[in-house]
Amino acid sequence: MKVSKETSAKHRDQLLKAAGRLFRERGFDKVGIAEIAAAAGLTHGAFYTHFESKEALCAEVIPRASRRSGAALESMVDWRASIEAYLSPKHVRDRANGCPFAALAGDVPRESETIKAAFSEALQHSIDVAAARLGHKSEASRREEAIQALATMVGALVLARTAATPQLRDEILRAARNKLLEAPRT
Amino acid sequence: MKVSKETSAKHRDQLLKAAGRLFRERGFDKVGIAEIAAAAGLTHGAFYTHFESKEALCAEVIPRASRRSGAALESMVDWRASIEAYLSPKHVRDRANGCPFAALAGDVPRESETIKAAFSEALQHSIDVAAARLGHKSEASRREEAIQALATMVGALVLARTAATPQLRDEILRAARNKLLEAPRT
DNA sequence: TGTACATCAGTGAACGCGCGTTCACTGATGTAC
DNA sequence: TGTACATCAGTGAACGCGCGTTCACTGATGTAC
Repeated sequence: MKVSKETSAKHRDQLLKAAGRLFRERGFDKVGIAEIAAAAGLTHGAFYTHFESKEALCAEVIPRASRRSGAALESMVDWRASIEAYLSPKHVRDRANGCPFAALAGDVPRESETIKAAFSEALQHSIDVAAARLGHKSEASRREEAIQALATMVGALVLARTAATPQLRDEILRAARNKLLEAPRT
Repeated sequence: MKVSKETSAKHRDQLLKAAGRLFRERGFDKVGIAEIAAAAGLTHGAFYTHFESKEALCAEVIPRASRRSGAALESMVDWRASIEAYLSPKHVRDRANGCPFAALAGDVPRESETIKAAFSEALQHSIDVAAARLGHKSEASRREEAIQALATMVGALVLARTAATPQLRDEILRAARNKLLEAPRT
């Protein structure tokens, strides 16, 4: 049955939120429309009143998840605290609410150009945000350092998630933390 | 019809080879048994005389692809040449024949424990190999440096593959190369 | 070496299943009067 | 403000499709004599 405009808007938001979590946890392909709709308290049919297709949903989920998780890191007091939160066993385990770049980067090249574009834009934005926190040197070298840090963080998190034992997982996280924190920053 | 033992062994090897390429290119889920069999010159039914299931194939593909691509990097004359080959636009494009860690790390945590174990073992082996090339300092610090380099390389390659433009792709690759080559090594 | 037969790698039709998407229908919303 | 009606968010059955897997069958291989 029909539902008020506010309720409908809330449903749309719940679909995006549920998709954001589920896609990060299991990837675009291993999560169905029915499961996303159910997680938002709807049936699969209702999905199509909010999104044209699954692909359209994916393209909307990426910037949203990126903004949210970027904001979480920005809220950290300093650079060191951000690194330590990012490279923590908790973040390794909590893929559903963690960094969308680490969670989805492997899948994105296989998806459509629309999704690739959405992801790239979100990545550009995160690089800018990270660079802004490196308040020193030239613009160009800040950007380069931001990319270097991001690459090491994403690489370490992605590899740590593949580790079959906590020992290997923690060894990877520790190595990356040591690398990123060896030269103190702002 | 039946086929000689050598032919059968060759077919099995062709299945592994085709799966190695296709899985790296598109991931475990987006490649079907029929496609792998066809790439090996067989029909899908023959697949099951060589492997118990798709999962069993995945578990065998990982160490094989890892050994092959590890050997390719080891054959490089020096550390610098390996880094430059790894962080090249060619490697970004050639996912099918490139590093299996960068190609599959994002998928592995979603798969079975068997696959995770196979991947972890291959990763441990590659860390050992990379550490051995760092002929300096203690065993522990060699391992740590190997992990740091691997994390940065995998992270940069994975992110570069998501880039929607060659500009962003090359910027990521360049940043990682600069980081890894700034302190000269063996 | 030659022959008869058991073996078994490979074929292709068929299966059950889950998925993305469509659509006729329902009934609460919200607007026109 | 009250009423009548058009709108449209949500439901659930149904679709077409591709996938992993099974299986009866085929015919070359390779072994026993």
